[in-house]
Amino acid sequence: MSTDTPAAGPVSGARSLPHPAREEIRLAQVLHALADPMRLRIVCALAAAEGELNCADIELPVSKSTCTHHFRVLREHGVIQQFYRGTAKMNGLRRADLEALFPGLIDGVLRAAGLQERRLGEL
Amino acid sequence: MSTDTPAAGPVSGARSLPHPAREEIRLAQVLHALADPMRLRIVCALAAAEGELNCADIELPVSKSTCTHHFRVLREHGVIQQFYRGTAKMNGLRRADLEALFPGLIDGVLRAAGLQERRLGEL
DNA sequence: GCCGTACTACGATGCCTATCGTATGAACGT
DNA sequence: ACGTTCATACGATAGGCATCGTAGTACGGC
Repeated sequence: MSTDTPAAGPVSGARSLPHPAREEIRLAQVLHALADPMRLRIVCALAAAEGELNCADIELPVSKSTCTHHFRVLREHGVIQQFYRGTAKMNGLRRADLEALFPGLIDGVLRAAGLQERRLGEL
Repeated sequence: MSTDTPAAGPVSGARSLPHPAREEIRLAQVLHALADPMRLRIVCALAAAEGELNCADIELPVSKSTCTHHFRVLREHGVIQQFYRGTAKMNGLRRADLEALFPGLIDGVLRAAGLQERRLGEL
């Protein structure tokens, strides 16, 4: 069901996006990737979507270039996977990989983010 | 039994160290504080010690000034508490506060750090 | 009162990063 | 084939940060 072939298959044919392999992912880098309100928002949105999201589906109060930058940071640090589908770039959390490496971590962060958002009204 | 009075009582009398109140602690800042190998090591050591540790009790491959810097970042972001005892400065994890704000987060990070350390031989 | 110890403060440096605007490339629909 | 839409790349900028060395300050012991 085409769940994910992140590092292997160039889905659309031309543009390829480098992803770190599972063993390459480092805790400090994941935490660093998550330690930005904008990126935390992206990750929460992806988690809530439970699937793939278009880049433009996530509204952020920053410019497009900055948005691209944040998505790239998340991808290069192993938090999300990206692939092209036509002109759109789809994004998805790398839940399986993260769960295998750091069980419970992502859920903890997501829950913490939800709690704080409910507590403060914003992230 | 003098467990902790972090924000209130200057224990030793003269030097006071500013700590954020529990409500001031922000998830992104905590993650940022943890997103550094050196600081991650500090936090792991404090968690293992289950109590207070002298600054010098944690061996780090950096200079003393840098060490001070990392401890300050951890304190100002609400991850640890510090107070003076004589000439020594004691450090402790703010487990209760962090657990109240982000239940399970710290344990998840600590476990992830342990797993990665076991996997790679280092942090 | 003096000295040693422990940590801090300050200044410097070089790197990383979050942000932007503009120009470019890739795919889709007509 | 052409234009539109989506995202990228590149260059620039400003701020933050990890690191260091040196000088200074607070506390405890002699």
